[in-house]
Amino acid sequence: MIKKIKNMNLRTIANSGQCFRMNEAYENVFDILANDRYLRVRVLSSDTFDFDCESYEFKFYSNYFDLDDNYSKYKKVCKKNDTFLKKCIDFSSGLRILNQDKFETIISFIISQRKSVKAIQTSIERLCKLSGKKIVNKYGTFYAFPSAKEILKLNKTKLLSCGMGYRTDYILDFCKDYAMGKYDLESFSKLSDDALIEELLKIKGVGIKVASCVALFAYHRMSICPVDVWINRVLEQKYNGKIPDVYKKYAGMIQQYWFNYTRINKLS
DNA sequence: GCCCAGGTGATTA
DNA sequence: TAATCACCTGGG
Repeated sequence: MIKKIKNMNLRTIANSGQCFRMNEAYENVFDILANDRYLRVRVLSSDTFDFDCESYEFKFYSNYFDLDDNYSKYKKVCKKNDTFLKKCIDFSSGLRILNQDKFETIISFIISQRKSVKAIQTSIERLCKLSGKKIVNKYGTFYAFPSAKEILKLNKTKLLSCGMGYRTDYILDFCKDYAMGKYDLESFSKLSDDALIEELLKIKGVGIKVASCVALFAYHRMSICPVDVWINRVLEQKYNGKIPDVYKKYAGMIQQYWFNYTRINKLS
């Protein structure tokens, strides 16, 4: 089905480091794995997309791509004299914050610590191939992100073969607890930002950076700003070490603009 | 072959 | 509370 959508650039989103299973199969054609679904999207023009799915499925993707939100409001937050942020926003036109699956996001970002984006993708793909449900369609063979129970069916040696290294025990512990019902991830949606972070930090292997990523990318807390080495450099070199007050309301979104720009262009 | 990667938990003072 | 350190392993 053909859809007109403003402010959405799939290539920018796929490379933004917020998700790890969105792949440009060939120019302007994307394979998108989310939850237990596969979607093929063709980009026909900057604001026209062909989603290969039925309208009842599109409801899911409308939420996934956050289509009800108008992203021009985030760009307007930029201070007039902040030429650096303006440059980042212009560079990252079409960047959106996805609404990703909570379990998948937690596992993915536990894996992400001290890994490059490329290495994270490799590791997650191996995990999906080993334990996720097989999805076969006219575009190829793909693998859904596994459930906790599916991950637990793997022995430790197999999990280690996904290249997770010391994170393997974190994953196993979390999956065991989650499968036993220790964490009601849906109910966390009701919590305040601070309480949500506090709950996420109880998971072993989840520190403040990963908790912030989960809060932003799976709970859509737009004011939570994950601070990593890149953002630290930005804050120190451009903003005297702290986030300007006017940016705090949408700090998560602003952070994505900074991150997306600096990771590719370095600081300049 | 070397160095670092979108960090975290444990230990120490 | 803050500083220091080890940690698996794949990419550049």
